[in-house]
Amino acid sequence: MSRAPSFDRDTVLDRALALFWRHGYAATSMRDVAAATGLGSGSLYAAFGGKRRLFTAVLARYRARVSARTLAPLDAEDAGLAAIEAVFTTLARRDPAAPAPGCLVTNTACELGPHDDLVRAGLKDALDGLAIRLEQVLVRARARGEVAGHLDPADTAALLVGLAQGLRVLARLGEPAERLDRIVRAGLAPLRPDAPTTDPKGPNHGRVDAASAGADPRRADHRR
Amino acid sequence: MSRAPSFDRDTVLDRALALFWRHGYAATSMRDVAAATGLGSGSLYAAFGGKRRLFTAVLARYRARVSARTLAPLDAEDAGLAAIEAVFTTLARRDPAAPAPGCLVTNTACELGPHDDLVRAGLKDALDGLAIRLEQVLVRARARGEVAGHLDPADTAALLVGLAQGLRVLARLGEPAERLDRIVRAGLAPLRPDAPTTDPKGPNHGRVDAASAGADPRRADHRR
DNA sequence: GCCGATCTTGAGCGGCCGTTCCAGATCCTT
DNA sequence: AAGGATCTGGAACGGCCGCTCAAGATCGGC
Repeated sequence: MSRAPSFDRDTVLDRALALFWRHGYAATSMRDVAAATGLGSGSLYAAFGGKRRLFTAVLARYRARVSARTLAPLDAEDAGLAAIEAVFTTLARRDPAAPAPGCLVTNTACELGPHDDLVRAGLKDALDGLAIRLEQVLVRARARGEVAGHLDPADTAALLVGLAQGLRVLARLGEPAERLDRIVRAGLAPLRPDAPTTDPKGPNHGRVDAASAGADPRRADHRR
Repeated sequence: MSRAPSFDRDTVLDRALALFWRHGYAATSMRDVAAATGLGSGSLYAAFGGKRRLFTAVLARYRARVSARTLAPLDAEDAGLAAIEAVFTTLARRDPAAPAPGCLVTNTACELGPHDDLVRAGLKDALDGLAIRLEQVLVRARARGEVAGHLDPADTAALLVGLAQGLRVLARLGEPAERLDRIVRAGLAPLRPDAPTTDPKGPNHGRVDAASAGADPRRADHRR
């Protein structure tokens, strides 16, 4: 019986996602969404039930598609430190296919975090999920000797989640990729078991030149 | 000649700051500001020239007051690692006097970063200023042996700026202070010159036990 | 005590907001 | 072919938006 909808639901969500990603929740109007999707407002409201409901659907799609792809390396069966490095390198480089720099989860956390309990729960869930996946990878990587044994995987995972959010904020500001890359390198360096070498050239297992490690710092060079 | 304004400009800015901090730029209306300050819209526009101009003034005041107070420990003449720890501990604890969790700079970066060149320049300036101050403190702390000598101060400062932004995002989500404290501890631990010891007991100047630094990782304990 | 400059108040402008509603189009069932 | 359920497009609703403006209030200078 009756008429079938003429639009593809996921396509509509993707178009709406691009708008919310670019402009945020408050600055995106339902008219903008209607114009971008070609839908009349009647269809839009019938299908998604209003702006807030539409936004939660968009957020879920973002997590299921965009975030999932970025974080995919963590799900490989043998994922280790290299997977973490891959994820953070992706976080640092701007995706030219993305409709805007930054991350919808991060943006939404800042815009709606204190105001929308349901949305906040979804965001926390996303972050907790990332933390758990990172922790699992860290446990495995540590067992393999890729990651320093003195690090607590849960604490380190929490730290990396925080760093990821920070990178997204800086990306949103348009910071150049090289700067973000430097941050990623500096942030991941302490994970390596041979971390405190004075010269990061060869991965020569953890042996440290005690003389150069302790002191000799007099250069206050202000490079760049 | 003529009548003097009957309101205190900084008081108005503080009231407006509370609103923008809580709700963001787009979700705060000039009527909200007028109601919160008791000013008529005419006075508001005469004094500040419109919503965007008011917001830039609010942002400047935030930097001059709120940020400045938080980051004050970095400006002490002998500021070292302890100052950095103090700042990040403040960043992790929610200020009960603040009108909302999180940070106006971070929120604004996410909301307006890609859309407002002038605002973005101010935000970048704030972040660059923080990076420079951190770098100076790191140089000094490293010279004193408080900070590991193998760390590049500029890279480490950039990392800490990123971490600070991440902490602000998580704070905006209402993450409990203990969780943020854990992140701060995990993030600052690698700065210490005796960082990669397997047992962080005594601060014994940078000398590293080469045997325990390299390997021995087999525990995959899953505490917490 | 009056003038003129500035400030204050609040009504009002055009416009966009989220949302609703309904007449017409479309499709399945019989 | 007819009926009925659903979808579609867009007009329309009440309300809030940023902002302006005119009329009255308040001041210093004379």
